[in-house]
Amino acid sequence: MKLLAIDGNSILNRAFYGIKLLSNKNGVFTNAVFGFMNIYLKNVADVKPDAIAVAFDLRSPTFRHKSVSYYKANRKGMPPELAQQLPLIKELLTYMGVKVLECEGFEADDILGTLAQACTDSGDHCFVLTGDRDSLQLISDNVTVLLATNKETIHYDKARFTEDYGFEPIRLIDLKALMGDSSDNIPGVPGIGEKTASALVKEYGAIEDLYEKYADSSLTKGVKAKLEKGKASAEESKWLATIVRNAPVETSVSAYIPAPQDTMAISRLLSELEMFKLLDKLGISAAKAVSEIPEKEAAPSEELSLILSPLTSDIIGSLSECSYIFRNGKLFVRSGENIYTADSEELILKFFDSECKKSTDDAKPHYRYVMAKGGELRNLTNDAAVSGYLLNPSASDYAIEKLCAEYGVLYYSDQEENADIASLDGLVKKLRSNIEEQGMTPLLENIELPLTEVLASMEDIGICINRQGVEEFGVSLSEKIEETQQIIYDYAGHEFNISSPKQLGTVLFEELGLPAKKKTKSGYSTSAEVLEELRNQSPIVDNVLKYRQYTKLNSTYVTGLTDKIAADGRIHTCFKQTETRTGRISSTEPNMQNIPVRTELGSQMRKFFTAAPGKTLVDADYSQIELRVMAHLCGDENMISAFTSGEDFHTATAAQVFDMPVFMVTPEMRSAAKAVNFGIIYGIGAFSLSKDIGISVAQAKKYIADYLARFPKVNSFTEDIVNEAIKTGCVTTMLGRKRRIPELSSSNKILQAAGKRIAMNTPVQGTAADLIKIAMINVYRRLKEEKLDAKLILQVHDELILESSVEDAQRAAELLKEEMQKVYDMKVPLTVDVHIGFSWYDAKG
DNA sequence: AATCTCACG
DNA sequence: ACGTACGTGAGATTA
Repeated sequence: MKLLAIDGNSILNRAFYGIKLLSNKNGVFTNAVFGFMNIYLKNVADVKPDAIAVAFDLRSPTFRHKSVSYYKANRKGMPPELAQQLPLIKELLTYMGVKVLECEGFEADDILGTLAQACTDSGDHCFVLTGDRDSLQLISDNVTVLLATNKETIHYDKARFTEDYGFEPIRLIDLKALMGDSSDNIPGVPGIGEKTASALVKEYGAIEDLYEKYADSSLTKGVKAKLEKGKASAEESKWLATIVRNAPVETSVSAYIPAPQDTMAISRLLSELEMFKLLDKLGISAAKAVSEIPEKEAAPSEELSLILSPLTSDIIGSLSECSYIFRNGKLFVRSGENIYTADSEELILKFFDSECKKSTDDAKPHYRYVMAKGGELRNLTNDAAVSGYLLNPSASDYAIEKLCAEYGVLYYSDQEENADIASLDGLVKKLRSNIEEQGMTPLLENIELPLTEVLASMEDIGICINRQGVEEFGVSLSEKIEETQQIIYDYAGHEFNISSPKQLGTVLFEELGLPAKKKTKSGYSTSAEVLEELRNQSPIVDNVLKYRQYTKLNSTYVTGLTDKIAADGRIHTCFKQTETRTGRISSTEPNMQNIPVRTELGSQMRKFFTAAPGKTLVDADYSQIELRVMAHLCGDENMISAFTSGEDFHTATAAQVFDMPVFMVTPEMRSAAKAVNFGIIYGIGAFSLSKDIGISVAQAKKYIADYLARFPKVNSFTEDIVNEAIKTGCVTTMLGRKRRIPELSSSNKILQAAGKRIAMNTPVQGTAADLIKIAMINVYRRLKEEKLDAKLILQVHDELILESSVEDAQRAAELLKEEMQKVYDMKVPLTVDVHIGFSWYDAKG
């Protein structure tokens, strides 16, 4: 039989440190469980064992050599994020019918040693799954060690081991006896390192044999002396390094044949942990758990019998409230126990345009539908995805089934294809009450819900693109790419794939011997930041940078954008309303929010985005909206006066920080102040600031200190935000948008620091996002009301773009600027620059 | 699927 | 001893 014996602690550890911290909505961390199960499932599929055992440490401080490890483990401590996952994985394994082994006074590897020995004795085969190389000593003809590394699982059998180490697996303990292991507090022989130890083991085998013969051997005096002196330590070390093989556990392999799994319990646990992917992998439906558990609360409605019938005009006329779903041209409307269906366009449009108050799961495509048909969607009162997003902007998606699981709403999976519509009603009620509880009802009703229609309209209209112009630009780029590539090959002396960071790294840092500065996980970094510093060292560098710029423009923008031109010759991006954690909108397929502008060559792209013939673009952007939000939120008088002085803001802050009149501020001082201003918004660090403006870290520290001294309320505001965030686990924008920050409750300092920066940045970025959303809604309404021939078509975070008739452009520009500036009463003015032009390039000013 | 790089605010 | 500013999306390479 095949036994898979797993070192639970070791694998859980690997999983924990290999995967970034994940948590469910209650802040229960799940990354180690997730990673453990991935490794587990992969190896079970690989090995196909008949029996499985998972061993965990259960240390006792009184026990002999275990006390060493106990001390070590306790001193370093298991971070609480990991410790809290230990019982979870044990619980999960138990539900899966897998034996969990713990043994007072023994570590997991001792249990594995015992099982491995048992297999050897009984003629079974044991696969030991662990992340700990120490266990390699267990390898024998009957024992294979599956060593889990960060990337892969290495199958170590006897042959592989001897090939790697040059001696028998059991001699690993002698190796450790000599070289020691600081992480396990094994002293070894002082002065003997890995090289010498390995040579000695290869030559003499066990240390007992070594000590018998070493005196007469050809070893150097020094080594002999060290061995002499360290004999006792070597013996003690060997004992410490030896894995116990007689722990008091069941040794009959058949006892570890898995029991039937408890599907219900698994799905309940994993749903609670929000590990739906894993449930899927285990072939268990997430819905099952939820629909069958909350018996008490949901008992009355548990048996839902719905009546299906066709939707009619009369019914539409009679409905005052309903929930509906609209997919693939099919409409399902639920009211009470009735589900009405319709697929005729006429009826569907009539329904959308009716007085009935409607809740749905994702309204934007529905707006797109009615807009395409010249209809209207009226009286939308809730959207499950948008509500779910407000309650937790960090979730990965907002499908009805998932939301039901997350908010403990009965999901009627027994209704099969009607499960979503059957469950939606209960879900939106629950979401609504949670939103109310969190004080986010105005945010939902006044901002997010009305915004959906605006976004749909923007997508629907799209922006005109000059295909021929883009294609010609592409041709000229291809020529430049060809040229640059040839030059690079000449410098390198051979051809290679310049786009491959790996090959480029080899050429630059090995063949050409340029100094490698930074490393990434898998090799040298070849990022622009690194290359920039190597510019004067070899002309190849400059060409690589050029090559990167050309290929980026060509593939992402020329090819990427032409592929997305619709039949009407326009680009219809998708604006996502439930994607970012800060409340911003994002844009995809294509992303219209990262069209080049910062370089001369790149900005040429914007010449191809135009108004339709006979129309024009109107472009307005907020000036430093995030800094103004910061000034408003913290109320710092000096910062406010830097905005109201009429002076350029960065110059004004430079004058304040360097304590001199404005006319004495040099360009260098201004750009330093600008960098600090940005840093303030991101949650500043001296290291990054120093890198950003090329000064020493000490100098950067001083800049920051001076800045904060000059703007004391900026300082206290960020401190308060962080403290509040630590206390509540959550930050809030001016309009009540919330974001939880689980990083703050991490014990990992790096993650904590990241959490603090998130806490400082999110209220600022998020408030700016709130403001421009309000402006968009108001602009959309007013353009309609005043019957201007102008429509919103793009949003780029702090910038709005209209396509307008030439006649109305001036009025549209004024309206746009006015609405953006008066969007909210702030302690500093919100200034907007507006320009009119045929292309985006021209309209940007 | 993950990683690297780079485009934007 | 680490890793180093916030928020996104996309394309190419590699495993």
